[in-house]
Amino acid sequence: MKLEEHQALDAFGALSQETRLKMVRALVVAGPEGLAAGTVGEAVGASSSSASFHLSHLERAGLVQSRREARSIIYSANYEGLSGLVEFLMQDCCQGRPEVCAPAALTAVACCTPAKEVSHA
Amino acid sequence: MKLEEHQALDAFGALSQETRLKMVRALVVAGPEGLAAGTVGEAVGASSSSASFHLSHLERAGLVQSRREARSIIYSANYEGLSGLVEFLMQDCCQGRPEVCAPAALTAVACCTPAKEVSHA
DNA sequence: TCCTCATTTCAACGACTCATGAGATATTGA
DNA sequence: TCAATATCTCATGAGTCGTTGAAATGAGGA
Repeated sequence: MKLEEHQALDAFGALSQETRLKMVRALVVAGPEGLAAGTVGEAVGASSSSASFHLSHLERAGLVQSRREARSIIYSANYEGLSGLVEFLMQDCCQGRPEVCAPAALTAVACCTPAKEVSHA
Repeated sequence: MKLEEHQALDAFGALSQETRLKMVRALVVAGPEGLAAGTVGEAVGASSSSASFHLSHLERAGLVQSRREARSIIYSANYEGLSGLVEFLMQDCCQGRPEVCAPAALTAVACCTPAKEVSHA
């Protein structure tokens, strides 16, 4: 997913807040099944209304997504949005200068070693 | 360079503002020689005091660096800081989930193809 | 030294962000 | 329908952010 500049700005803004960064982390770790809003709030030490506020913020920014499941709203990481942000950062920064991407590429290879075939948009 | 959480928060905050994101872009394109503060300001359409404000912000966040050269202050991209941020994002997001890193890795490979030997910290 | 250029610093103002707590809404089960 | 649970919405207030223009600082040249 290629991000527009304003989407990247929103995403950076969303990640620039401690509670929200922790929420994203918790949701990435939780995987596609995700976590109920209340569980995310507990995990990061936020009140229910604060959790709701930050989760909506993250959803607007395209970093998480939600679905209703019985009484709960389940939030999960939006991997497309997250990888789109990484790509935005690298493409933006790579323009003629591989100094940024090269170390990042090594990190990517190191942590995603089980080479998975992915079609590149 | 491995970023602490608070450093990543600062960096995301710095990039979540249109003027500053454009400044980083301009400086990355400009390369290691960098650009004078006034030139950066012109490039992004900011007044001199606004440019100074945002450039200091970026420098505090570790995304750019400055040096004096005659009458001008020359700003340049801090490639270490930028790649550190990409790595933070990927390591944070990769925890057990390569969905984020895999597409990003392809981007990195695609744009940094002239394989450069880099020692990985 | 005096003048000019380049940049930073400062104060003031409006706009936005975040936490809080009360109340509203939606879903389920009895 | 009523009660309980889970979440969201809203208003308030404190604090932070970004812009502006004026004044201060620092470097180089006459």
